[in-house]
Amino acid sequence: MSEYNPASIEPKWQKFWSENKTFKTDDTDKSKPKYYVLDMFPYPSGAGLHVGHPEGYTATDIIARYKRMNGFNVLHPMGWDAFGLPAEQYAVKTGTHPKITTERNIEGFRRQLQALGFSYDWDREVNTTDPAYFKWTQWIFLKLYEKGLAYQADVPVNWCPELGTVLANEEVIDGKSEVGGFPVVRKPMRQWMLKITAYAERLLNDLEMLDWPESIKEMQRNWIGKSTGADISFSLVGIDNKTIDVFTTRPDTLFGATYMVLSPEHPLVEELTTSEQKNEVEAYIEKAALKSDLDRTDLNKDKTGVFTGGFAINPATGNQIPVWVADYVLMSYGTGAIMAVPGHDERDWEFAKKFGIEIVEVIEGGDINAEAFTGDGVCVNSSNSEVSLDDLSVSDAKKTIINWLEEKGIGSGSINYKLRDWLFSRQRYWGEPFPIIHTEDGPKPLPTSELPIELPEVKQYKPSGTGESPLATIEEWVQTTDPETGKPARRETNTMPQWAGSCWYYLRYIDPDYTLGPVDPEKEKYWMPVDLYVGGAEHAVLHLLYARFWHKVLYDCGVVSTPEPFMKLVNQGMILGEMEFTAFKNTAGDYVDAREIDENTEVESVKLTEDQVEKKGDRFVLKGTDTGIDARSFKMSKSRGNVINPDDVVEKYGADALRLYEMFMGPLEQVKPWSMSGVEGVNRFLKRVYRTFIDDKTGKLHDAVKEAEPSKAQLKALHETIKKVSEDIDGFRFNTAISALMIFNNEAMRWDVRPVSIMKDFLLILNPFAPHLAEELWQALGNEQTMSYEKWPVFEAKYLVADEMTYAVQVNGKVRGQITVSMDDHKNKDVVLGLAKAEPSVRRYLDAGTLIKEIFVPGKIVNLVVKG
RNA sequence: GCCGCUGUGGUGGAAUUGGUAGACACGUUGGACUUAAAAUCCAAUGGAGCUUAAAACUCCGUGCCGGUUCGAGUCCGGCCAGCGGUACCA
Repeated sequence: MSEYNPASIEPKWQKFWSENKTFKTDDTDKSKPKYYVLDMFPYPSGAGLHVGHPEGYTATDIIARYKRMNGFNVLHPMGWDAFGLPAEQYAVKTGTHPKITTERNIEGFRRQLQALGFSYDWDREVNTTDPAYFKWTQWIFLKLYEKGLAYQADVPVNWCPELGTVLANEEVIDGKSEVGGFPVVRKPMRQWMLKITAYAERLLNDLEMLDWPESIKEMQRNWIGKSTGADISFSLVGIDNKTIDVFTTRPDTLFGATYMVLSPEHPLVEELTTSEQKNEVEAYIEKAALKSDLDRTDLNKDKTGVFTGGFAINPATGNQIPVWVADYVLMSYGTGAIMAVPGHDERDWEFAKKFGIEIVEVIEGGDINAEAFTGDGVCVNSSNSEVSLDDLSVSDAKKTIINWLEEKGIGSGSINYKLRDWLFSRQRYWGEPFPIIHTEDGPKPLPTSELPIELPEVKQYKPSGTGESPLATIEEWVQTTDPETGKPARRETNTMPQWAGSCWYYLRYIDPDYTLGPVDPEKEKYWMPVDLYVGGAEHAVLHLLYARFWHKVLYDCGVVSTPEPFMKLVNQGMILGEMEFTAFKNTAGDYVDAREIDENTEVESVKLTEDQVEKKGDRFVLKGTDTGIDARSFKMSKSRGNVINPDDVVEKYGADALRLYEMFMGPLEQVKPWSMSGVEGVNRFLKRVYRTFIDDKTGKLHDAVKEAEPSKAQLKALHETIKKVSEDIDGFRFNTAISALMIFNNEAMRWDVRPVSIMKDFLLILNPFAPHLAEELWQALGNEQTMSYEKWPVFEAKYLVADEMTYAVQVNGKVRGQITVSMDDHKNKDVVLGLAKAEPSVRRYLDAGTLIKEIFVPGKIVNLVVKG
């Protein structure tokens, strides 16, 4: 008795691949075309791998193995994004050095990944916390600094008292920290910034050359947020040498600007405020400063503001217009001041209504008494002695008014971006130190010969609490000397954010031991750009935008040869937990329909098993009742207790089954719920494949598998499968590729003779999906070498040709019968229609009415239109 | 609110350019093997109707309403629901 036993097969082949360095990438052979297939490297957490990781990793592994067999030189590496908050928080709690935690976690991750049989070149492993790695992260920072793209600024930052650190905008969700969900407040601090805004236009334009999902490109476009309009200067009443400068996308509505608004932080507020208004304005500003970002952008969009008492002059109308302070204008966008056109801007309209400010119509087409009109129309009430916009369309009016503004020297066409500069420092221990010292003359970059700047040992990892990092408490590290002048200096105590290391790791894989720069320029030219990059959609904007930014900077420095790093991007969809059924009981203990529950209803949730429920119409109900229940799957989380551990799956069903199931679940990009019985399903398939080759009574090769001339039907089955699997891998449709493999095996199992030539090709196309089993059976067929570099079978159309084909025959668009036509006649209209009309099941419909039209699509269908 | 994606059996999902909806799996039911179970194998399985039963047949069916077409899951218009992103960006 010998059954399919992944527990013995899989470690055997993992050992073989590792000992023989089967997947070591050869850099010297540049005759082959290259293919660089990259995974988003993981943060090695203490919790280990979850089933979401192997989803993308299996997809790329299939591609990597497929490309190798198709003659490509494949670069398929793996590494660790190992700086980050969790290790540091653990250190704060336990005193364990993050380095130790990180090493332990990496060990775990590596073991888990290797147990899944991924064909990584493990000799290229990188680790962002390795000084030999972050030396070059620091080196790249110096490049940024050199180019004037890194600067210090006092910026209101997201200060999280609980974490004792500052967070990036992206790490703040709904006014709370992404990690831990702690409250975040605004606090001005001296910070390192990266001038990503200088690259806004290129980051936007170059999206067009990328083969990325349109949705991701759109998200990046929205994030960059380009808008076209004009800058306009408004002179002030009683203050001669200053103006309020605004950015507007609607210069065409200038005649309708009836007031202005300054953000509470705007530098001109103080000067404009009259003594009568002083108390009120100061109180308002103080209140606004205390508000967190959450409060300021709260769902509650009720406008607040106060009049400064000051006036500006609308350059178009010459009217004096009041200047207000309101927190609906943000200091961080544009100039921090706006011209308000209540007739044609919803926010201004709302504000003007509330405070009784004049609303003027300057674009025809709406009812400005009822609401702001933001649509297209024709200008009205828009002329003075020098310029008239009346009767012009919005777009013509924009051009005309900008010309006028430029002539007068009080404005010009202008472009603005939502994208802000990147807040690049963190007050943490576990990150890359900045290669910067502070001297009497200000911040100064250290020479590259000093790199890497390593982290000192500290006694405690707690943030200093003042907002400075724990590094600030290590006097002997902070105190240093300027290597150039020998004068005393202080080290920068901030560290870089986790994004830094992940911004360029794909370059380091190309030559992880290179000592003369981040990457060997020769090898870079061969391997870049990354041909395929697979990862989660959660990195749609930030990681991918930051990495693109760094890459462009390196491109400008001549370090890399391509303007974009990642040519094709695929996002895998999240894997949810198993479907859960939940019923609800009210306080009296009676079941209530799920549809009747809103957030005010007090209910108790009751978990149900699958056999306690049934489907009624389009909803699920308690079996035998009419009580609707909730049926859905949830994101896996510890608290919900629905996390699937890949180790358990491997132990029970094997790595090949896990790989296969993750790919069989559905389209890669889609969100899909986990189902353990689905794993059993693919496991059964693998067992059947095993039995197709191996006689389970003897454990030897099955008698049916032998050298023999394949039949026509066998060749057809094989080549159909080769075609389908090849096309589906190319199109990332792994689920349907697996289905084709199943169909083939179901058929092959029934053959009394399974010719070796046929079965070999089947193993070759199975290999990318279930490599352990494929190698095992390949060996059982008498092969001694790994199959990883065998040539991928070529599909030949000649084997697919059938002798006859079946046409569906429709009457009035409904299928009423089928006819079989020989291949010789299948395009012969008379023959096909004759057979169709003679078919008894069709005949009846013809007899019942009059045939008025015959539709014949060769190779597809027959449709007869009958009337009466 | 705005932008994007997705709605197909009891479940996950298939279905080239519009051409036999439900491939492949899961689950369920029945059967075979077995002392029994597991494993394995075979068969049935969208819903409703008709029929003693079977075969055959009929009607309905891809979120909803309408349209184009000989023919629509697929194309067009209008909705609804779920998910993701974003949110006073001037």
